[in-house]
Amino acid sequence: MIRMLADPLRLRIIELLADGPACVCHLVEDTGAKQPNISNHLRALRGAGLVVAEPHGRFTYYRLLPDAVETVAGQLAELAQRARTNADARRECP
Amino acid sequence: MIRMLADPLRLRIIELLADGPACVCHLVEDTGAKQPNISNHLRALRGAGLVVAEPHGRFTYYRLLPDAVETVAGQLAELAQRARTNADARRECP
DNA sequence: TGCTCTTATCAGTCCGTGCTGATATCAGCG
DNA sequence: CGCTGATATCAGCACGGACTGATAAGAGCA
Repeated sequence: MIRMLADPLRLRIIELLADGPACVCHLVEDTGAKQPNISNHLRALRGAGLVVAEPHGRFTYYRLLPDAVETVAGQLAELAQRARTNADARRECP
Repeated sequence: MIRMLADPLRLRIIELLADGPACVCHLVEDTGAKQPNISNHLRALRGAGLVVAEPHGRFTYYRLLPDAVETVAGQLAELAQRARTNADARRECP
């Protein structure tokens, strides 16, 4: 799930979709990447539940799902919180 | 930066460090990975500013930096927020 | 100082995965 | 229908990066 955000192009797609739903042709134009490449990444993101496809006639609009992103953000925030509370709990070596 | 959290072993290390600073031998034992592998990942995490090394005699304790993790969490949360506010701003295709 | 233990570094291999080119599918429109 | 344009799928290639084995560096202890 977090792995999906690791690839630069995929992160770029997500940032673009954060400005509102967009169709594949927009993403292709804005990123400069080839269309099959974008399509592949969108399939991966769809499979991870980060985006949904909304077909409108010939075009397919993709929408970023805020809940999924927020879930990841929450998990990381919780990790940070745990690290803060356990800052002094050093496990001693034998 | 986010890329550092993509690798499963590195994420595991970070989770372990969230329970408090630990030395390399602990991480080796808990993850079951070989020591050079752990050391390499720790160097990467150190380079990304996610952890710091605290040498204590022969041992080296590693500490997770909560601020770094929280920064990433904040960026993701902001992305989710933007997606929410721009949910209806669909860019029409020509 | 010599020995042991912990950690760091390096060279090499191997595998996952992102990119590309070709092609298929599908919707609208003449 | 046949054509055009948008998107999806697939096979092959290539490259980055994770893992391993050997080895070095450094600190404590006899």
